[in-house]
Amino acid sequence: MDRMSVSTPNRPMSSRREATRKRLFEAAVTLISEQGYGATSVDEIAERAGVAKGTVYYNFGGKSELYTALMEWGVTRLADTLRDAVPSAETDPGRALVAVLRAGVEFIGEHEALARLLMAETWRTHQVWYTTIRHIRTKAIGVVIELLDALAEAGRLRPDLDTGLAGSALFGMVVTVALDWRTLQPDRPVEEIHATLTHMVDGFLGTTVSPMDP
Amino acid sequence: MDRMSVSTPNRPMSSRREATRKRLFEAAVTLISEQGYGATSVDEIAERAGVAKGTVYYNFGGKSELYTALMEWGVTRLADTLRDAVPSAETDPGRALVAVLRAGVEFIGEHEALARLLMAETWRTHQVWYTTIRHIRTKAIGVVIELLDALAEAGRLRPDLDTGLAGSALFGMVVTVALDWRTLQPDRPVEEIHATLTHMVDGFLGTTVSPMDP
Amino acid sequence: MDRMSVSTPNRPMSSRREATRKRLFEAAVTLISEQGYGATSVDEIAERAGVAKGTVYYNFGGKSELYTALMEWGVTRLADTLRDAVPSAETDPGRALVAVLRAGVEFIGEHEALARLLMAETWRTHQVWYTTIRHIRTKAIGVVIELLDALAEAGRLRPDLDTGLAGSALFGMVVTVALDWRTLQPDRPVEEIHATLTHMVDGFLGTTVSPMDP
Amino acid sequence: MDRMSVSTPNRPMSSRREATRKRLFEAAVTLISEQGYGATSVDEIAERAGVAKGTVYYNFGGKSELYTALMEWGVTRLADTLRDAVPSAETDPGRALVAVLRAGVEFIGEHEALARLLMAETWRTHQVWYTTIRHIRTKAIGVVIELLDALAEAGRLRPDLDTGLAGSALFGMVVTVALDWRTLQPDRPVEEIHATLTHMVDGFLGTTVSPMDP
DNA sequence: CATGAATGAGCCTTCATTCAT
DNA sequence: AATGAATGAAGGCTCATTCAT
Repeated sequence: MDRMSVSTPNRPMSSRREATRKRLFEAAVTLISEQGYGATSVDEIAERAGVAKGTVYYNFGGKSELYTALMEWGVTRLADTLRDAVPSAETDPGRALVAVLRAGVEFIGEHEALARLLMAETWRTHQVWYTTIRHIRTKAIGVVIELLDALAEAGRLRPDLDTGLAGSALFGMVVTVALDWRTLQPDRPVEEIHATLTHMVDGFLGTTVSPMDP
Repeated sequence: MDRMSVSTPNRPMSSRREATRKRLFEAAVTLISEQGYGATSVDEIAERAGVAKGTVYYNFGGKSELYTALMEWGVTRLADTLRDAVPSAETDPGRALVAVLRAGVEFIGEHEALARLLMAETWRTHQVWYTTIRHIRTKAIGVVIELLDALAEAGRLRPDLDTGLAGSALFGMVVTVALDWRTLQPDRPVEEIHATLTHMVDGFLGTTVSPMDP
Repeated sequence: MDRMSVSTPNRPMSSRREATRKRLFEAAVTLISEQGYGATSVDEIAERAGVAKGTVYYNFGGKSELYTALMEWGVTRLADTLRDAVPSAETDPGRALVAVLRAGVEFIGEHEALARLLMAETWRTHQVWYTTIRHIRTKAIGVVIELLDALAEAGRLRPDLDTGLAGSALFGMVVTVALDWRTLQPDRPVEEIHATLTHMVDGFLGTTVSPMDP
Repeated sequence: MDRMSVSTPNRPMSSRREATRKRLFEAAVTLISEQGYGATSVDEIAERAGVAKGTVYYNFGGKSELYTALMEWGVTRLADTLRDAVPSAETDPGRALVAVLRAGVEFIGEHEALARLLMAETWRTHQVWYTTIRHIRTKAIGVVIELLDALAEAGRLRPDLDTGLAGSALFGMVVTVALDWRTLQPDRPVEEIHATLTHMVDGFLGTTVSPMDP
């Protein structure tokens, strides 16, 4: 794919090249999240990035490779966000769960285009990126499921709850609410969104762990 | 859109023609839900439907009109499902809500392709079908919000809950869980999916309304 | 390749379509024989044939398929020519050989573009058409080799002669002379070319079989 | 063409540079003979030569200039071969002709890629290298024609033979047989190829001059 | 002397659409 | 009511060439 990696595998990428790639990433996320992959042309992406069309091919090898690289770039950001969501001092899985959900909302607020793009492609099982996207999703939901399992072990959840499905449910809830927020009421403060989600999870957790309580 | 309706408005559609349209609908939902609108060609749709390409244009006028007709066809089905979800004898909004969520899961189980297609297009704000899709979504979420409002009025929800956001959350939860079920564990009985969702909503509703309880 | 063959395999090709294909063939042979495959664009071919570019793809599926079809179209013509070269009354293999060589010269005179095109591609072993071209060549040389074998059996050739190599030699001789004739002295009558070739073969055949002798 | 020769005409080419040029020549002949000029990219040539793409431009100025230089490099080798083919002591034109044909076969055996490349381009009259190639061909055939003229003057050929056409015929015969040998039976010793050609020419020369005879 | 990142013209190909039959 | 041959605009991709380093 990447020519440089073939001919001189271990040379670090030149800073000029790295800057070009970043500009292309930023142009691509926005356009694709708005219009979709198929409706976004390479011409458009290159123009918005301020480079020639050939540069896309020089740097990524093709449109679909750019898209794949984009998603990997995105997953790195998501992983970073989730990793830092739970304070290392936090030992209560309930509080940790609330912190993770909050981090999810904030991630979507900050990387809205990326989130839209991932969600839009999530349900097409026959796309070439299906595996990549499923991987990202699994990783994110996995963090939630682990916390649910910890809660279950602590006897704080109904013992017959399917934590896999529940994780998927919480994930869907957070993403949907967050994107609806960005779409319909982008001016509302993130606190209000987070408070609503916490309310809903509170009941489910059987006990009040809301960070809004004193 | 429909040429015949222009030239001979009151003649009923011939059964031959109606059969052709139905075959095209079925071919289109499947292909588009799998590959996306942009990646599905009129050629493909016509071939799968077993008709010539020109027939698509004769019957619908174009690719995007076929897609629009498809979504309208889908929304009719969704409306029917939701309308029939709550037994007319049911007066408790909690039980009604659970019934609606169950209907949602079952709808997705039965019209998986349609659901995928709608979800995939939901988050692209710059598409020409954005309005149509938003309308469908608003309608479906509206049913949920109404019940949440009824619950709030009955004092069964925290008074400060934003029922609009909560409706969106429940919608996202149901759709995500249901599609994950179809994607990853299609053989599980719908009962298990429904039970999990009910568990999660139970706590939120503050009282047990699960249909599984005696 | 051919869409029609997929959907309705046994329907005869429409005469309109057949006419279009023929025009494309004629445009393509000329242009490719002059400029080469790589230097001839589909645009050029379509324009010379007086059709739209898409028509090439509708009829052949692609540039390389057009080229392959072209060569098969050509080989049919060559086969016809060689089949009719030897009068059915002719029983002497020497006279038959001379008749075949003459037919070869005449074929090249009449289908010069096709001959150039085949010769130019003959020596590139890594092309996708290598097999097709080799097949054509083998077929043509095969006719010569059979006659040489008959002559050998009749004791009219040195017994240690490798008729395979000799066939290749005669083939190369005829093609080279004929194309040089078309290139450098196109106004010379075909008789003079044929006479020269016959002179050269006469000696080799060990006996005079020239058709110019009484 | 050569930048250095413009700026510092009399400085000998550095050995580093000369080595680079040679590697590029060798990469180019092979690739172009296999795939053709149009299907061989500068990238490919540079990669096979183990240099960066820019180096091709630094050394030759462009792709077509590299190709031209390649052919000139080839013609030098062919000229050398033919010049040395006839022992200076040889005065019999028949024996000299056989020696020249043998030299041709050996040249092709040793410079197969170059020979393929020249042959493939020989018949496209509209290429920019047409003149260069015709020149090489004329030079090679000229050697043969001169010997044929000598034989004719000595009364050893039919007086009405067109030695120009006959030279072309012998040239085509040798090249075709030699390349078929390399393509289909590369393991056969060159002697067998040469013997067959000599047999064929013997009859034509009217007298036995085969080098295999004692 | 050599490099490799960037360029953009030109190409092959796809595909929604038209229309004569 | 349906067909399929033809179209041409649009898009992805290749590649010879340039140039700053």
